Amino acid sequence: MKKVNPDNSLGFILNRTNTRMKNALLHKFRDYDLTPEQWAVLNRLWVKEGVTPKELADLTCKDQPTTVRMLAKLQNKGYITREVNPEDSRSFLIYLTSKGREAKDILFPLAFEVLNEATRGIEAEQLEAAKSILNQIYRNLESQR
Amino acid sequence: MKKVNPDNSLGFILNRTNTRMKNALLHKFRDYDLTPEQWAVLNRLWVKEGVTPKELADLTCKDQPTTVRMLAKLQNKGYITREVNPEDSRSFLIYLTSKGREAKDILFPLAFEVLNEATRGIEAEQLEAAKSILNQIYRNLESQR
DNA sequence: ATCGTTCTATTGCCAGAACAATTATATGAT
DNA sequence: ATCATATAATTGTTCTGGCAATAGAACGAT
Repeated sequence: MKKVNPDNSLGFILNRTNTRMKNALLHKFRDYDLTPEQWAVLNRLWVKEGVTPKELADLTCKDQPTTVRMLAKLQNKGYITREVNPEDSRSFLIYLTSKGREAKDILFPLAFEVLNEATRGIEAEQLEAAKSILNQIYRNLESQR
Repeated sequence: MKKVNPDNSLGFILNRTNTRMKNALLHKFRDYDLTPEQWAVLNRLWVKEGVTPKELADLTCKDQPTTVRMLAKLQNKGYITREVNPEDSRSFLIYLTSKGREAKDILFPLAFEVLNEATRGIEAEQLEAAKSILNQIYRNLESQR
Protein backbone atom coordinates (compact mmCIF):
# COMPACT_ATOMS: atom_id res chain seq x y z
CA MET A 1 0.00 0.00 0.00
CA LYS A 2 1.31 3.37 -0.97
CA LYS A 3 2.16 5.65 1.90
CA VAL A 4 0.14 8.81 1.76
CA ASN A 5 0.51 11.94 3.79
CA PRO A 6 -2.46 14.27 3.55
CA ASP A 7 -0.30 17.14 4.77
CA ASN A 8 1.67 17.03 1.57
CA SER A 9 -1.20 16.74 -0.87
CA LEU A 10 -1.66 19.52 -3.38
CA GLY A 11 -5.33 20.01 -2.63
CA PHE A 12 -4.76 20.34 1.08
CA ILE A 13 -1.89 22.79 0.71
CA LEU A 14 -3.76 24.84 -1.85
CA ASN A 15 -6.91 25.01 0.19
CA ARG A 16 -5.35 25.87 3.48
CA THR A 17 -3.15 28.60 2.01
CA ASN A 18 -6.09 30.06 0.15
CA THR A 19 -8.19 30.03 3.29
CA ARG A 20 -5.54 31.77 5.31
CA MET A 21 -5.03 34.41 2.64
CA LYS A 22 -8.74 35.10 2.52
CA ASN A 23 -8.92 35.35 6.28
CA ALA A 24 -5.98 37.73 6.41
CA LEU A 25 -7.76 40.00 3.94
CA LEU A 26 -11.04 39.64 5.79
CA HIS A 27 -9.45 40.89 8.97
CA LYS A 28 -7.68 43.73 7.22
CA PHE A 29 -10.96 44.88 5.74
CA ARG A 30 -13.02 44.33 8.84
CA ASP A 31 -13.33 48.03 9.65
CA TYR A 32 -14.77 48.66 6.21
CA ASP A 33 -17.36 45.90 6.30
CA LEU A 34 -16.01 44.30 3.14
CA THR A 35 -15.14 40.68 2.46
CA PRO A 36 -12.27 39.61 0.20
CA GLU A 37 -14.79 38.48 -2.39
CA GLN A 38 -16.58 41.80 -2.39
CA TRP A 39 -13.21 43.49 -2.65
CA ALA A 40 -12.43 41.28 -5.66
CA VAL A 41 -15.53 42.61 -7.40
CA LEU A 42 -14.57 46.20 -6.61
CA ASN A 43 -11.12 45.41 -7.99
CA ARG A 44 -12.66 44.69 -11.36
CA LEU A 45 -14.76 47.82 -11.29
CA TRP A 46 -11.73 49.94 -10.49
CA VAL A 47 -10.28 48.74 -13.77
CA LYS A 48 -13.47 49.12 -15.77
CA GLU A 49 -16.97 50.29 -14.90
CA GLY A 50 -20.19 49.89 -16.81
CA VAL A 51 -20.05 46.12 -17.07
CA THR A 52 -22.92 43.68 -16.72
CA PRO A 53 -23.29 41.20 -13.85
CA LYS A 54 -22.60 38.42 -16.33
CA GLU A 55 -19.32 40.02 -17.37
CA LEU A 56 -18.37 40.51 -13.74
CA ALA A 57 -19.12 36.86 -13.07
CA ASP A 58 -16.76 35.87 -15.88
CA LEU A 59 -14.07 38.28 -14.72
CA THR A 60 -14.14 37.08 -11.14
CA CYS A 61 -14.61 33.41 -12.08
CA LYS A 62 -17.77 33.00 -10.03
CA ASP A 63 -21.13 31.80 -11.21
CA GLN A 64 -23.92 34.26 -11.88
CA PRO A 65 -26.02 33.63 -8.78
CA THR A 66 -23.03 34.21 -6.52
CA THR A 67 -22.18 37.39 -8.40
CA VAL A 68 -25.73 38.67 -8.33
CA ARG A 69 -25.94 38.21 -4.58
CA MET A 70 -22.63 39.92 -4.03
CA LEU A 71 -23.71 42.85 -6.16
CA ALA A 72 -26.85 43.19 -4.06
CA LYS A 73 -24.69 43.42 -0.95
CA LEU A 74 -22.33 45.94 -2.49
CA GLN A 75 -25.30 48.02 -3.59
CA ASN A 76 -26.85 47.89 -0.12
CA LYS A 77 -23.59 49.11 1.33
CA GLY A 78 -23.53 51.97 -1.16
CA TYR A 79 -20.45 50.97 -3.14
CA ILE A 80 -22.13 50.47 -6.51
CA THR A 81 -25.19 51.47 -8.55
CA ARG A 82 -26.87 49.87 -11.51
CA GLU A 83 -27.99 51.61 -14.70
CA VAL A 84 -30.16 50.33 -17.50
CA ASN A 85 -28.26 48.61 -20.28
CA PRO A 86 -29.27 50.38 -23.51
CA GLU A 87 -28.09 47.42 -25.54
CA ASP A 88 -29.86 44.64 -23.69
CA SER A 89 -32.80 45.16 -21.41
CA ARG A 90 -32.32 41.77 -19.81
CA SER A 91 -29.28 43.03 -18.00
CA PHE A 92 -27.90 46.30 -16.69
CA LEU A 93 -24.60 48.04 -16.15
CA ILE A 94 -22.73 48.29 -12.87
CA TYR A 95 -21.04 51.54 -11.84
CA LEU A 96 -19.15 52.60 -8.76
CA THR A 97 -20.53 55.25 -6.45
CA SER A 98 -18.18 57.93 -5.15
CA LYS A 99 -17.86 55.80 -2.01
CA GLY A 100 -16.92 52.87 -4.22
CA ARG A 101 -14.27 54.89 -6.02
CA GLU A 102 -12.82 56.32 -2.85
CA ALA A 103 -12.60 52.87 -1.28
CA LYS A 104 -9.80 52.07 -3.68
CA ASP A 105 -7.37 54.43 -1.97
CA ILE A 106 -8.07 52.83 1.37
CA LEU A 107 -8.31 49.18 0.40
CA PHE A 108 -5.39 49.02 -1.97
CA PRO A 109 -2.76 49.76 0.66
CA LEU A 110 -4.41 47.31 3.05
CA ALA A 111 -4.40 44.53 0.47
CA PHE A 112 -0.83 45.40 -0.32
CA GLU A 113 0.14 44.94 3.31
CA VAL A 114 -1.34 41.46 3.30
CA LEU A 115 0.41 40.61 0.06
CA ASN A 116 3.70 41.82 1.46
CA GLU A 117 3.29 39.81 4.59
CA ALA A 118 2.24 36.74 2.61
CA THR A 119 5.23 36.84 0.29
CA ARG A 120 7.84 37.79 2.86
CA GLY A 121 11.16 36.11 2.13
CA ILE A 122 10.03 34.77 -1.23
CA GLU A 123 11.99 35.67 -4.34
CA ALA A 124 9.95 37.43 -7.01
CA GLU A 125 10.99 34.81 -9.54
CA GLN A 126 9.89 31.94 -7.35
CA LEU A 127 6.60 33.62 -6.70
CA GLU A 128 5.95 34.15 -10.38
CA ALA A 129 6.89 30.55 -11.05
CA ALA A 130 4.43 29.38 -8.42
CA LYS A 131 1.68 31.56 -9.88
CA SER A 132 2.46 30.13 -13.27
CA ILE A 133 2.09 26.60 -11.95
CA LEU A 134 -1.21 27.47 -10.33
CA ASN A 135 -2.44 28.88 -13.61
CA GLN A 136 -1.34 25.73 -15.37
CA ILE A 137 -3.31 23.63 -12.92
CA TYR A 138 -6.28 25.90 -13.45
CA ARG A 139 -6.13 25.43 -17.20
CA ASN A 140 -5.54 21.68 -16.88
CA LEU A 141 -8.81 21.32 -15.03
CA GLU A 142 -10.78 23.32 -17.58
CA SER A 143 -12.31 20.15 -18.98
CA GLN A 144 -13.36 18.83 -15.58
CA ARG A 145 -16.00 21.45 -15.04
CA MET B 1 -0.90 55.60 -10.51
CA LYS B 2 0.36 52.08 -10.40
CA LYS B 3 -1.04 49.80 -13.04
CA VAL B 4 -2.78 46.83 -11.47
CA ASN B 5 -4.12 43.75 -13.12
CA PRO B 6 -6.41 41.71 -10.92
CA ASP B 7 -5.88 38.69 -13.17
CA ASN B 8 -2.29 38.50 -12.05
CA SER B 9 -2.81 38.96 -8.34
CA LEU B 10 -1.77 36.14 -6.07
CA GLY B 11 -5.06 36.02 -4.19
CA PHE B 12 -7.09 35.78 -7.34
CA ILE B 13 -4.95 33.05 -8.87
CA LEU B 14 -4.85 31.09 -5.65
CA ASN B 15 -8.57 31.31 -5.11
CA ARG B 16 -9.66 30.42 -8.57
CA THR B 17 -7.30 27.44 -8.82
CA ASN B 18 -8.40 26.19 -5.44
CA THR B 19 -12.05 26.54 -6.42
CA ARG B 20 -11.55 24.63 -9.62
CA MET B 21 -9.66 21.86 -7.86
CA LYS B 22 -12.42 21.51 -5.30
CA ASN B 23 -15.04 21.40 -8.02
CA ALA B 24 -13.14 18.76 -9.96
CA LEU B 25 -13.06 16.59 -6.84
CA LEU B 26 -16.69 17.32 -6.09
CA HIS B 27 -17.71 16.05 -9.50
CA LYS B 28 -15.50 12.98 -9.23
CA PHE B 29 -17.07 12.11 -5.91
CA ARG B 30 -20.62 12.92 -6.92
CA ASP B 31 -21.73 9.30 -7.19
CA TYR B 32 -20.61 8.68 -3.63
CA ASP B 33 -22.35 11.69 -2.09
CA LEU B 34 -19.12 13.04 -0.67
CA THR B 35 -17.66 16.53 -0.85
CA PRO B 36 -13.93 17.27 -1.08
CA GLU B 37 -14.03 18.56 2.49
CA GLN B 38 -15.67 15.42 3.79
CA TRP B 39 -13.13 13.42 1.84
CA ALA B 40 -10.37 15.44 3.51
CA VAL B 41 -11.66 14.36 6.90
CA LEU B 42 -11.80 10.72 5.83
CA ASN B 43 -8.24 11.13 4.58
CA ARG B 44 -7.12 11.89 8.10
CA LEU B 45 -9.03 8.98 9.55
CA TRP B 46 -7.49 6.61 7.04
CA VAL B 47 -4.14 7.56 8.51
CA LYS B 48 -5.25 7.42 12.14
CA GLU B 49 -8.55 6.62 13.82
CA GLY B 50 -9.66 7.27 17.35
CA VAL B 51 -9.04 11.00 17.31
CA THR B 52 -11.20 13.72 18.81
CA PRO B 53 -13.13 16.31 16.81
CA LYS B 54 -10.74 18.92 18.13
CA GLU B 55 -7.73 16.99 16.82
CA LEU B 56 -9.45 16.52 13.48
CA ALA B 57 -10.11 20.24 13.32
CA ASP B 58 -6.41 20.91 13.87
CA LEU B 59 -5.38 18.30 11.31
CA THR B 60 -7.68 19.61 8.62
CA CYS B 61 -7.05 23.28 9.48
CA LYS B 62 -10.73 24.02 10.01
CA ASP B 63 -12.35 25.51 13.05
CA GLN B 64 -14.25 23.33 15.48
CA PRO B 65 -17.80 24.27 14.48
CA THR B 66 -17.07 23.49 10.85
CA THR B 67 -15.53 20.18 11.81
CA VAL B 68 -18.35 19.25 14.15
CA ARG B 69 -20.93 19.85 11.45
CA MET B 70 -18.98 17.85 8.91
CA LEU B 71 -18.64 14.96 11.35
CA ALA B 72 -22.41 14.99 11.84
CA LYS B 73 -22.86 14.65 8.10
CA LEU B 74 -20.31 11.86 7.80
CA GLN B 75 -22.00 10.05 10.65
CA ASN B 76 -25.43 10.43 9.05
CA LYS B 77 -24.04 8.95 5.88
CA GLY B 78 -22.64 6.03 7.83
CA TYR B 79 -18.93 6.68 7.27
CA ILE B 80 -17.94 7.21 10.89
CA THR B 81 -18.96 6.45 14.46
CA ARG B 82 -18.14 8.10 17.75
CA GLU B 83 -17.06 6.38 20.95
CA VAL B 84 -16.71 7.79 24.43
CA ASN B 85 -13.31 9.22 25.21
CA PRO B 86 -12.12 7.50 28.39
CA GLU B 87 -9.63 10.28 29.03
CA ASP B 88 -11.97 13.26 28.67
CA SER B 89 -15.72 13.05 28.89
CA ARG B 90 -16.13 16.42 27.22
CA SER B 91 -15.09 14.92 23.92
CA PHE B 92 -15.21 11.58 22.17
CA LEU B 93 -13.23 9.56 19.68
CA ILE B 94 -14.00 9.22 15.99
CA TYR B 95 -13.72 5.86 14.23
CA LEU B 96 -14.43 4.73 10.71
CA THR B 97 -17.23 2.30 9.97
CA SER B 98 -16.55 -0.54 7.55
CA LYS B 99 -18.18 1.64 4.90
CA GLY B 100 -15.76 4.40 5.83
CA ARG B 101 -12.78 2.08 5.52
CA GLU B 102 -13.90 0.63 2.24
CA ALA B 103 -14.46 4.08 0.78
CA LYS B 104 -10.71 4.53 0.72
CA ASP B 105 -10.24 2.01 -2.07
CA ILE B 106 -12.81 3.78 -4.19
CA LEU B 107 -12.01 7.39 -3.46
CA PHE B 108 -8.25 7.20 -3.60
CA PRO B 109 -8.08 6.30 -7.27
CA LEU B 110 -10.65 8.96 -8.08
CA ALA B 111 -8.70 11.64 -6.26
CA PHE B 112 -5.58 10.41 -7.98
CA GLU B 113 -7.21 10.90 -11.36
CA VAL B 114 -7.99 14.51 -10.53
CA LEU B 115 -4.47 15.08 -9.27
CA ASN B 116 -3.03 13.62 -12.45
CA GLU B 117 -5.24 15.77 -14.59
CA ALA B 118 -4.44 18.84 -12.53
CA THR B 119 -0.68 18.40 -12.75
CA ARG B 120 -0.50 17.29 -16.36
CA GLY B 121 2.62 18.62 -18.06
CA ILE B 122 4.09 19.96 -14.83
CA GLU B 123 7.53 18.76 -13.74
CA ALA B 124 7.60 17.11 -10.33
CA GLU B 125 10.29 19.53 -9.21
CA GLN B 126 8.30 22.55 -10.23
CA LEU B 127 5.24 21.22 -8.50
CA GLU B 128 7.16 20.62 -5.28
CA ALA B 129 8.62 24.10 -5.54
CA ALA B 130 5.17 25.58 -5.93
CA LYS B 131 3.86 23.63 -2.95
CA SER B 132 6.82 24.85 -0.96
CA ILE B 133 6.01 28.45 -1.84
CA LEU B 134 2.38 27.95 -0.87
CA ASN B 135 3.49 26.54 2.47
CA GLN B 136 5.78 29.51 2.97
CA ILE B 137 2.88 31.87 2.34
CA TYR B 138 0.80 29.88 4.77
CA ARG B 139 3.43 30.20 7.48
CA ASN B 140 4.00 33.86 6.72
CA LEU B 141 0.38 34.62 7.47
CA GLU B 142 0.40 32.73 10.75
CA SER B 143 0.40 35.96 12.71
CA GLN B 144 -2.47 37.45 10.76
CA ARG B 145 -5.05 35.07 12.09
C1' DA C 1 -44.16 38.15 -37.84
C1' DT C 2 -43.81 33.87 -35.24
C1' DC C 3 -41.96 30.25 -32.77
C1' DG C 4 -38.31 27.85 -30.70
C1' DT C 5 -33.83 28.49 -28.79
C1' DT C 6 -30.53 30.97 -26.20
C1' DC C 7 -29.11 34.08 -22.80
C1' DT C 8 -29.49 37.17 -18.39
C1' DA C 9 -30.84 37.82 -14.04
C1' DT C 10 -32.80 35.85 -10.30
C1' DT C 11 -34.49 32.58 -6.46
C1' DG C 12 -34.25 28.31 -3.79
C1' DC C 13 -31.64 24.90 -1.62
C1' DC C 14 -27.64 23.00 0.44
C1' DA C 15 -22.66 22.73 1.95
C1' DG C 16 -18.54 25.01 3.73
C1' DA C 17 -16.42 28.39 6.77
C1' DA C 18 -15.79 32.26 10.07
C1' DC C 19 -17.07 34.29 14.42
C1' DA C 20 -19.63 34.75 18.76
C1' DA C 21 -21.80 32.68 22.42
C1' DT C 22 -23.28 28.74 25.35
C1' DT C 23 -22.90 24.41 27.98
C1' DA C 24 -20.44 20.99 30.17
C1' DT C 25 -16.27 19.14 31.73
C1' DA C 26 -11.45 19.44 33.17
C1' DT C 27 -7.72 21.68 35.44
C1' DG C 28 -5.09 24.61 38.49
C1' DA C 29 -4.50 27.54 42.43
C1' DT C 30 -5.55 28.21 46.85
C1' DA D 1 -12.55 20.68 48.54
C1' DT D 2 -13.66 25.04 46.21
C1' DC D 3 -13.63 28.34 42.91
C1' DA D 4 -11.78 30.54 38.87
C1' DT D 5 -10.02 29.53 34.48
C1' DA D 6 -9.47 26.94 30.40
C1' DT D 7 -10.98 23.72 27.03
C1' DA D 8 -14.35 20.66 24.04
C1' DA D 9 -18.39 20.40 21.75
C1' DT D 10 -22.12 22.66 20.18
C1' DT D 11 -25.65 26.22 18.17
C1' DG D 12 -26.77 30.54 15.81
C1' DT D 13 -25.78 33.84 12.28
C1' DT D 14 -23.77 35.45 8.13
C1' DC D 15 -21.34 35.12 3.73
C1' DT D 16 -19.54 32.42 -0.21
C1' DG D 17 -20.50 29.20 -3.79
C1' DG D 18 -22.42 25.35 -6.52
C1' DC D 19 -26.43 23.49 -8.97
C1' DA D 20 -31.23 23.53 -10.52
C1' DA D 21 -35.03 25.99 -11.96
C1' DT D 22 -37.64 30.05 -13.54
C1' DA D 23 -39.02 34.49 -15.78
C1' DG D 24 -38.23 37.56 -19.17
C1' DA D 25 -35.80 39.42 -23.08
C1' DA D 26 -33.13 38.64 -27.34
C1' DC D 27 -32.25 36.24 -31.38
C1' DG D 28 -32.45 33.16 -35.41
C1' DA D 29 -34.72 30.50 -38.74
C1' DT D 30 -38.43 30.10 -41.26
